[in-house]
Order: sequence, then C-alpha cells, then structure tokens
Amino acid sequence: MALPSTDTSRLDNTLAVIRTLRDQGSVARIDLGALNCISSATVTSISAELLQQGLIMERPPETPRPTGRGRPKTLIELDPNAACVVCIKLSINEIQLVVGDFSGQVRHSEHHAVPTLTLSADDLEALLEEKISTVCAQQLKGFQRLAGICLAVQGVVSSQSGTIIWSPALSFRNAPISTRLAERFHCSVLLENDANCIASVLAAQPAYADCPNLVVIMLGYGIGMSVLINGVPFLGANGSAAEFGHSKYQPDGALCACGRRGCIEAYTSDYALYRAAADHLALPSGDSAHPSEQQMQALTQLALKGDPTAQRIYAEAGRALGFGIANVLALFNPDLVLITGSGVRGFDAMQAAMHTAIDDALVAELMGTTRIEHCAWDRDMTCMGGITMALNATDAQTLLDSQTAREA
Amino acid sequence: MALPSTDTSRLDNTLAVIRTLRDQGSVARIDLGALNCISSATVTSISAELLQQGLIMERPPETPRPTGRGRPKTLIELDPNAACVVCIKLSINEIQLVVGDFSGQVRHSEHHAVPTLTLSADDLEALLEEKISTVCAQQLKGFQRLAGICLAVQGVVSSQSGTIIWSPALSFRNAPISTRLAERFHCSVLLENDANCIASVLAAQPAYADCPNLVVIMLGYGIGMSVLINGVPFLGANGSAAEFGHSKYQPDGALCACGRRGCIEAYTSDYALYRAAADHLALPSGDSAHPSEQQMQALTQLALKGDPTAQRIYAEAGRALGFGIANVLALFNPDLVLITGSGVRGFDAMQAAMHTAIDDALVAELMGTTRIEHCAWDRDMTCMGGITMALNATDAQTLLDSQTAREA
DNA sequence: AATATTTATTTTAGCACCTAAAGTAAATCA
DNA sequence: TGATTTACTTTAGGTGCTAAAATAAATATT
Repeated sequence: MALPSTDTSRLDNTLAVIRTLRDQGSVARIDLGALNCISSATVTSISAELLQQGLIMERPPETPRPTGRGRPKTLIELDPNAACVVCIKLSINEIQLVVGDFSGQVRHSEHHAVPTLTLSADDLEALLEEKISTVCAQQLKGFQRLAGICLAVQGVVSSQSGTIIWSPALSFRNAPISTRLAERFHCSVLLENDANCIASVLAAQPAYADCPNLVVIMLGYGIGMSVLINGVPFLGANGSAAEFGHSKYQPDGALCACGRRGCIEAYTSDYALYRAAADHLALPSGDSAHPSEQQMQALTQLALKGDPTAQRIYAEAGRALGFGIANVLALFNPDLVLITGSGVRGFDAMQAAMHTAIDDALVAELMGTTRIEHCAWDRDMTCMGGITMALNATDAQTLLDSQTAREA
Repeated sequence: MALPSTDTSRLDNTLAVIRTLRDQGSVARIDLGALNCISSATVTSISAELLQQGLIMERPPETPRPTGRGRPKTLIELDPNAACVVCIKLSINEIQLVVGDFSGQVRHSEHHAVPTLTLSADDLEALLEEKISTVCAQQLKGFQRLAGICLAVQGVVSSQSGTIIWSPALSFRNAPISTRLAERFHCSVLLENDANCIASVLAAQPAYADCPNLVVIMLGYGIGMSVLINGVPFLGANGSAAEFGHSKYQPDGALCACGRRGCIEAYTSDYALYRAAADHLALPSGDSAHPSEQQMQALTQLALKGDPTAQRIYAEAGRALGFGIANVLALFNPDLVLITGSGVRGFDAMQAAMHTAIDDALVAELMGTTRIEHCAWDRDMTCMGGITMALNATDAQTLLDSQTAREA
C-alpha cells in the first residue's frame, strides 16, 4: 500500500551513473550505458547535466593513444572537489577523523587520544564540533561544500533517529547526536555502526562480489557483527540487530561486559581471553580489563608457540565462536562469513576448535554452501567505509543543490 | 551496477491496484488512487484496461444508498473467476489441497492421509500430479485458467531453484519438484516453506500491521520459524535461513532429530517433550517418537494441572525456547516475536520459564522494544498464506496473458 | 421544482523521460 | 584518399504520468 508513483527514473539513472564513476574511476559514456542498462543517448543527456553542474569532468585523452580502431572513448570522471565528506570513528579512548573527496578518495586522516569514557553527551557533542570545525578549516580549501558527515560508532545505534543507544566507548546512553551536528554544519549526518562500515568496504571488493548475503564478524576488545542482505546492512527494528557478541554460547556461563552470562563475547573477546589468562600466565602488566595491543600480542604468541594453558584458552574461545557462528548459519544462511578485526591476530589458535564446534553443531544441510573465511585487519577500513556510505547517502542532495545553484 | 532502467511504472501501478483490491475487496477508483499514491486519472486508465481484460468488475450500486452528498462512488472488485490457484501443504503423513480464486478466497479444501515418509521423489511427483489433476477436474469449472500452484513444505526448500532440500516429512533429499509440475500444468509453481506462508497471513492482519520486521515461531512436532523483513520472508543464500529449531541451547545437550545435540528443537518440540516425559509419567500408549495430538494433550494437561515432573519438563522447554529467542532478538531485533503452531497448546506451561530465560540472557538495551506474543493455531492458515503468495507471484503473468488474449 | 453544491469519474493538454534510428565525429586501415 | 569502425549527439516518436477542465450523479437549499 501507498507505493510512490512519481517517476524517479531520471534521478535513479543519474545516481547510478555517479556511483559507477565512483566505483570505477573514469568511464566512457557508452560503457556507463551498458553497465547501468540505459541507452547511451540518455547517458549523453545525464552527463551533459552533470558537466553543467560541475560534478563531473571529461578526462583529457591519454598521450599514448588507446589501441583499436574507431573514435576513441571520451572518459568522464567525478570532479573530486565537487564536495567532500568527513567520517569520524569513535572507539574506546580514541577518535579518528578522515576527510574524503567526492570521488571517494581519502584526502586526510588524523587520530586523537580522547578519554571517551569520561565524556558526557554534551562533552562529546562539543568535542566533535570542535574537531570537525578544525579539520574543515584546515582541509576544505578547494572543496565546493561539505556534503555530509558519517559517525561510525562501536555499539548499538539507531541510524534512523540519529541516536547512539549504547556504546562500550561511552558511559552515557540514548544520546541523539545527528540532529545537532546536522544543524551546526548544515549537512546531513549519517550515524552508523562501525561493523556496517567495514562490511560495506569488504562487500565492494571484487573477491566478495558474488556474496550478496555477507556476514562480517569483528573480533577485538568486544565482538561486533554486520549482516549484509543483498548488499545492504541489516539494521533490525531499532538498530540493535546483529549483536552477535551477546548471543549465547552457554546459559549461566562466563560473565560478559554487558552484565549477563554466557555471551560469545565473554569467551572470545580480547578482555575475555586476557581475563582467563591473567591468573595463570606471566604476561605484561597493565590494565588487564582493557588489554593493550601489546598485551594481547604477548598472549597470542604464547598460544602460537605451544603454551598449553594459552592454547586451551584460545581453543575454548574458538569453540564459543564456532557455536555462535553455527547459530548465525542456521538463522541467516549467508553466502560467506568473514572474520576480521584486531582479534584475528589470534585466529590461528582458535580456528581448529571453531571448525570442530561448527561441525558438532550443524548437519551438512544447514551448513549449506556457506564459506567461512578470515581476512587481515586494517584500522583505516572503518572510515573508508564511512566515507563511501556518507557519499552514497548524500548524492541525491548534492545533485539537488548543484541544480539550484546553477539556476540561481 | 546493472540496474534495470525500463520504465515499469505502469506495471507497478497496475499490480498495486490488483493487490489493493485483493486486500480490501471493493474499492472506488478515487480511493485506489489515494491508497497507492497515483492520480485518479491514472486509475481510470488502469481500471479501463483491467475491465477490458476481464480481470475486474464494477460492483452494482448498493440498494440502500450510501450516505453523503455528491456523486456516489463506483466500487470495483476483482472478478473471482478470472483465475485460480492451488496450494498443497505437505506435512508428515498428510497432504492438504486448497483451491483459491482470483480474489484470494478459498473455494475448496481437502485432506488426504498419505504415508509421506515411504515415498520416493518420483512417487511424490506422481501423487501431486494426480491429486492436482483430480481437484482441477472437479473444481475448475467456472475459472478462466489455473494461474499457479504453491507447494508449502515443512523443512528447507529453495524457492529459487524449486528444490526441496530437506523435509522431515520426506525420506529423500534435494528433489527438484517445481519444474516438472510447472510443465505438467502449464503454470508457475511456487515452492515455499510452510512457516513463511503462515507468517505472510499473520503479517497481513491489522493487529500486526505496524510490525514490518516480524518473527514467527511455530511450535509443533518440529520447530519452524519465519523472519519477515519489511514484510517479505527472509530466505538466506539457499533457502535454509531461519532454522530456529536447530539453533543451539546447550552445546552437547539433548539429542535432536537432526542428529546433532543441544538444538532448541531437542527440548521444546512435541517429540522432545514426549520423550522426556514418557519414562516418568503414565501417558496414552502409541508411537512415542511421533506423538499424536491426543498424546500431547494428555501431557499438556498433566503440566497444567500441576504434575511436578510434567511442569519441570515444560519449564526446561520454556527455558530453551527463551534462550533461543534471546539469540533471535540479539541477531534480528524484530518488532515482534509471535509464537504459534500446534505446540502453543502447552505455552502456558512454558511461558514463565521462557521470560525468565530471556531476562537472564539479555540486557534491556538489546531487548529493545520487541514484543513477544503468542497466538492461537489454525491448521488452515498455511494454505491461506500459500494461496495469497501464489496469487501475488502470478499477477504479472496473469496480466500479460489476458493482454495477449484480448489482442488475439 | 429549479438551482446550487458536492463528490466521483473521465477527458484533455502538456510534461518528463526514455529509446531507436539517423546523423556526426574521430580515429584506423587499405 | 576514402572505407570502415567505434563513440557520441540529435531527432522523432512513444509511454505514462499529472493537473486542470469537463462531465456525471448525487444531495441541499430556496
């Protein structure tokens, strides 16, 4: 009921052209037509408008001419300076700011140590305003406008209402944050779960192009997950879907940071591994409730070098992870489960137990054809995903703005 | 990439009109416009075509005139005889055949006892062909054509490839069934999981209209589930999503019919309850691995009347169900979880333990605003859903057929 | 009873957008 | 130099929508 009826084909086609250009760099009109199933006549018309609006440019022909007969292709590409977006990743005691241009390239990146757990909602608000203002003042010189901001947050967020519902990096809850930033910077503000940003980046990689239903599990201080269904992040009713870390391994099992018992996170996260190990093993001193990368690497090394206690701890973590993944397979039946995050450093020590657990839990029919893989972790991936998501979210508005700007 | 561009607005709008008429019965042109966000001029044009094609009729004005000034509305409605569909529900040792008309009304229903577990794939094929032929010969008199067939099967099916991957009612696996039926009856064949059919019916009820993300759990001999995301059944990569019954409660727990241990089904299904009770309680004799409705009612009565052993068994079942639901909440975050199926007969004996388990498992933030409810069970619901789904799936084809028929 | 008012449907006029086909441009090949 | 090939642009025509005007069919008012 209540389907829209206004013909949106021109807008759809224009957005498809912009997205193809962002994906592929420079593309000829005829290929844009083929890739998006529109006639080249329409591409001519769309690209003429976009040129007018200053959103795309014709690329000067290559000096070493491309081989082949016939009139050479005229490649068009996005004007990187047409707009820019900022992505802020909020993690425990650190924020990262990244500036991306209209073509999706990262132009600038900076990290700041911030005691996030001691901030109030207003403090956070003020801090973000200040950091964004500063980075804009320094970096936005050539850009026509700031099109959007993406806030990538660990934890439960409601993109729809722009509210941080709960984050392990913050000690407050239910903070509406998007609206005020949007008013302050006159642009749209996208609030995203960090795992969704990473999943979007991974899904765009050619290696995973054949996996429209993709589950990404992020191991680290906590355990995150993102579920892509037909390539789009699945959010649930109020944004707290895909809370894999707090799905159950053992009723009445180990204590989790959430306050309940038996969550996967209480076995497989950094803090759980370190907690289980700290009493039995000689490990670097430090805050054992928030182990540092160095502390975790020391523990991982023990397991990989054959220490039986460390191996037992990682095997139990792998078993918990495996049973958790079995539930994900039974409930989501994805094409691929991809395990990443800083915690993959210890994946080799968990892998065998994980696979045993999955096989113990599920018959072949329910495993289906799902592949289970892991991939190396890159701390910049979150913001790269955030940049792309922010651009995709703002393209329609950018288009509208540059139309009215030309008319005036 | 590769988005379609051909303008499908006329088809979309026509289908929206047909679906509104099926939902609401008789509707005036002006209301069809309002409900589907199209102008009444367009509705006039669409309804003129449909009238031509014999798919709709104008309803003669009511004898007691509707109140109010102005020109009275001319109601239009689907011609019930324009087409019909058949839905076959396949359960353990029983099949049900239902004939539905173009307006979605059930015209005929019949049940047959069939030893499903002894059938080969070819036997099943032959049986279905015979039953469908017979029912068509008897029931299809006034109908213009058989538009489609829906096969509602318990277990894992791939709608896309039309293959029954695995069903507790059958002893064979991986049987492609849709294609041969489609060739035999010259119509499209929809293969669906039975829980999806039921969920579609429930989702259409006004009481659940505000729950686009709906999880339906079916308790019975086995345990089924359907997940509706924005009102459409979620299927996963190859149709085996939403296998809630085989998600885990206890690693290394009770033995399940699937051959693995610790599945929810191994605690909460009819066979699991009866198995746990048979050794300790005086219950009607019979096949205790496939308890009858009468056997189950006897057991349920014991629990509801206060027998401590029966109560303990139902409490453990409720606890397993609760932990399973907790995982569903963490992973899907639906608006509503609706528990139904023949097994709701014992729900009162499970309910308290179930809620305790959910509260033990999840903090409030992850519970979110999800409601958990149960509803009475109606064995005809599956086929009603199948009829609706088959009609929705075939409307576009029906439209095309009656267009070419008129032209010739 | 005649006229005004209200509401529903149909007709008309015009717009937005697409495509196929024809026309033009810019290269290589012979 | 002209034929061929390929890319892009222009033209002509179609689909399908909407707003507004026209028409239809009822009730309300005087």
